[in-house]
Amino acid sequence: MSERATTPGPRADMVRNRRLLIGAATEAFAECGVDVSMGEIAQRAGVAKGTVFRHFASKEDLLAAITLQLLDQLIGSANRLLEADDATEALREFMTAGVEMLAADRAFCEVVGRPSLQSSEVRKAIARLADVVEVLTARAREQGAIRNDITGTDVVLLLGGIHQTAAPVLDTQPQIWRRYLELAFDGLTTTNARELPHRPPDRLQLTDPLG
Amino acid sequence: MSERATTPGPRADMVRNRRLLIGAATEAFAECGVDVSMGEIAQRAGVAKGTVFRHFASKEDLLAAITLQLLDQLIGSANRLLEADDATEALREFMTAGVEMLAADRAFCEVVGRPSLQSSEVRKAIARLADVVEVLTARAREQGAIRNDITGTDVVLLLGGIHQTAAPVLDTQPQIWRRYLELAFDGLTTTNARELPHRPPDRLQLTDPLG
Amino acid sequence: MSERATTPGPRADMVRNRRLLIGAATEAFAECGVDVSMGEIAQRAGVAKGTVFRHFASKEDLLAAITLQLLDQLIGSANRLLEADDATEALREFMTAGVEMLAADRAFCEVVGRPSLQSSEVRKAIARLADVVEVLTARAREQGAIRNDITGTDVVLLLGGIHQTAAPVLDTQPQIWRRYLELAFDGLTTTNARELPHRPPDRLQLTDPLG
Amino acid sequence: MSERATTPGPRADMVRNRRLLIGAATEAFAECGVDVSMGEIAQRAGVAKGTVFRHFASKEDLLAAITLQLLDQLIGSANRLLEADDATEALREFMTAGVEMLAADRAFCEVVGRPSLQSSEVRKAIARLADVVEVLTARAREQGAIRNDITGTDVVLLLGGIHQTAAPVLDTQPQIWRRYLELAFDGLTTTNARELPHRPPDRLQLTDPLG
DNA sequence: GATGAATGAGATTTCATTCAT
DNA sequence: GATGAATGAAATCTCATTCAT
Repeated sequence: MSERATTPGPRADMVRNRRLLIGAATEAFAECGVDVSMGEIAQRAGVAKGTVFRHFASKEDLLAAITLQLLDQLIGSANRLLEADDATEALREFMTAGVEMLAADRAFCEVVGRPSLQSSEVRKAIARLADVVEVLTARAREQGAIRNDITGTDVVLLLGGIHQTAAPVLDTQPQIWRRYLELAFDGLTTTNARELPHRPPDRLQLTDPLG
Repeated sequence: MSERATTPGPRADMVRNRRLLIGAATEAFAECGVDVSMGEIAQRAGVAKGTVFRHFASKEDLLAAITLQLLDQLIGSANRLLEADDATEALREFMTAGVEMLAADRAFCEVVGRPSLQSSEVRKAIARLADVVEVLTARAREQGAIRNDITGTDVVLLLGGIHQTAAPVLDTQPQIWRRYLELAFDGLTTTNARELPHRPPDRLQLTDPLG
Repeated sequence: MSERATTPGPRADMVRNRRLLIGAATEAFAECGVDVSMGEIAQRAGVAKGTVFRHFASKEDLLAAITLQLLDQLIGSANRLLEADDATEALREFMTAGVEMLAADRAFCEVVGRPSLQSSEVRKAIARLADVVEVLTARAREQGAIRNDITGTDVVLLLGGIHQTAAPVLDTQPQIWRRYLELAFDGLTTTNARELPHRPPDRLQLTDPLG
Repeated sequence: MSERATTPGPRADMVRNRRLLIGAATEAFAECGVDVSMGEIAQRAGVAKGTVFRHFASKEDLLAAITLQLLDQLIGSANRLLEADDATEALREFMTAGVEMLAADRAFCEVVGRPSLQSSEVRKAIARLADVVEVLTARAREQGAIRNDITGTDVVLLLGGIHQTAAPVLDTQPQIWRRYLELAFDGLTTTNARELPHRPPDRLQLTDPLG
């Protein structure tokens, strides 16, 4: 009884369409990158183009929503790993999850790697991600497992770099990112090396102060 | 004597325009990426749209020409460094040159990172690059300076990865790629580490056997 | 009853635009030939250029649709005349209808006369036309009214020829094709003449076996 | 000696180029029709595009020149046949020559069949052709070989019509125009037929009084 | 006089977005 | 709220013609 009273209209369809739409957009952006057309997304969702624009005012908005969803997954993953005993292994697991996500999603890479594609929401989420990764990294640092001068932002940036290293051969060697993740990890854990030549990166959302 | 006096045709303008055009295209692709329009390039060069198409029959051709020019610079750089005494330092210098070039050029990254944008000429040039880098890498390996299981193709792929690591903050910290280059280099030189978890990448031109 | 009341969608406008578009295209192709631009057609229909492409995916498609419509009219005409008592008079009527249609339509002539402009649909329709005209012709032949060695394909080809004879003066003497139709008909009915010097034409769709 | 005195400049090249150009244009128009590009013609002639425009101020002019040349051949042919004893056979030979020329030349057909492509020069030449064919026809008529109501203009128009009848199958049956020439000729010589239904065509140049 | 580079109008086509139904 | 037709800006590319060399 009480349920019906609070939701008067035919909201069910809308909720369902939104779900379909997000699923289709997630897939389409992942496969085709940010240049996939709104028409293609509508078609994959089995709805009309107008419906896409009712749910997301512009392509930019839709892309932001999808990207945020992925970033939130990554943030959740990092948060869960904060509880782990072995901080170094936790960091490796986080990076594995992150690169794996990038490897499977063309648009996500494009957005994360190009500030001009980032809405302010996305930038905020990236900052949140950087914050939690900062903690994850600090714990590993404190265990003496990684270099002193590595920050959480370094780690976040490395996700994109490791993915990109593998990207040109992803079609023929889809798992090769694991090789470059290990290589990068070896760089991170080279604790007796001399200090790195450039100060750590600024916090990520500062990249473009307009948003 | 008399031969030099009679420069034959009205080539002066064309040469000048071609130079302007290549300059404009190099800049425009570098700043805006491969999606910049031919009209924008024409405008930057100060010529009419038709002139662009007289010099380069299609956008694809123009992009290939610009990309080849950059790849040739890189190949030249690698060839020169083959003469160096310290192979490890030579490798580091080559990687520095490569990442620096990528850092300055959005389209170059896009082309190098996406096989579908590569003409057969470009693929051949990438293969040539991989070949000479293979030698450069072998020499460093023989000096015992880098891991046994690192190939030249790994090194070429790493250029894109290092660049990408820095790309999101390039606007505010344009030199930060040096940090990630060092980090990657430390990974390469971790000679006492366990073997990397995935076999080395295939030679690069094999990505798409059509070219 | 109630079913008829609920016309489902906003189809009214589309149907109207499609009609306008087909009308405009029919006219424009008829007046200007196949080289008329899609922009001109859009303008004549009073719609935007994009609308033309929503209804017909390419210029080729639009031209095919218009041509098919005319061919279907002709095929219908021929089919109806199969019922006539006087086969010779039926043949004359069919030819009258055919030449009249051509006389009014530049693009139709160009398409019918140039295999490279014919889509496979159009070629099939021409073949269907040739088939029914074959029957029409056979009946007239059996009545002893026309030469023994005249086929339906001859008759179809003659439509274009008769039209072309009149075309150069069509502007000033729009009905003169009737003169040349009669003249050709007299050629067809010259039953005591010697045999024609070249074997009959092949069936029409065989011109380009790709379709 | 005397030769050199009257032609001072380097006229030889120009004359040669003009000849090359006319040859190339004749071929190109014949094979490709009026839509062939000026660049293609220049290339076939082995000269630069600018040279084409020095000799012929516009594409229209070049097309007119080539068309006139062909019309003059036809006029010459008709004039020679005025001398023949058998006027009917002469008429048949003239028509054979005319249709053969059309069969070999796409642009010629297009120009002859479309008044809008005819310069005033071309229209005048067509009128001259009609005049001499008028005589040729009159002689055959006087021999009682062809219908009373056939004029020279009818005959000229028929050339295009006969050609067009065969055009759609010209690729696979290149000689089939002979069939339709014979058929048309049988129409012309059906002397006991009733009068044709439309008055004869006006003299040809009157089609478009603007030129 | 010949050259061929430059021009720029115009053609086809795509696609994010708006809006009538 | 959903639909999908309409819009129109923008992109690539072609070609007759002009003009500097």
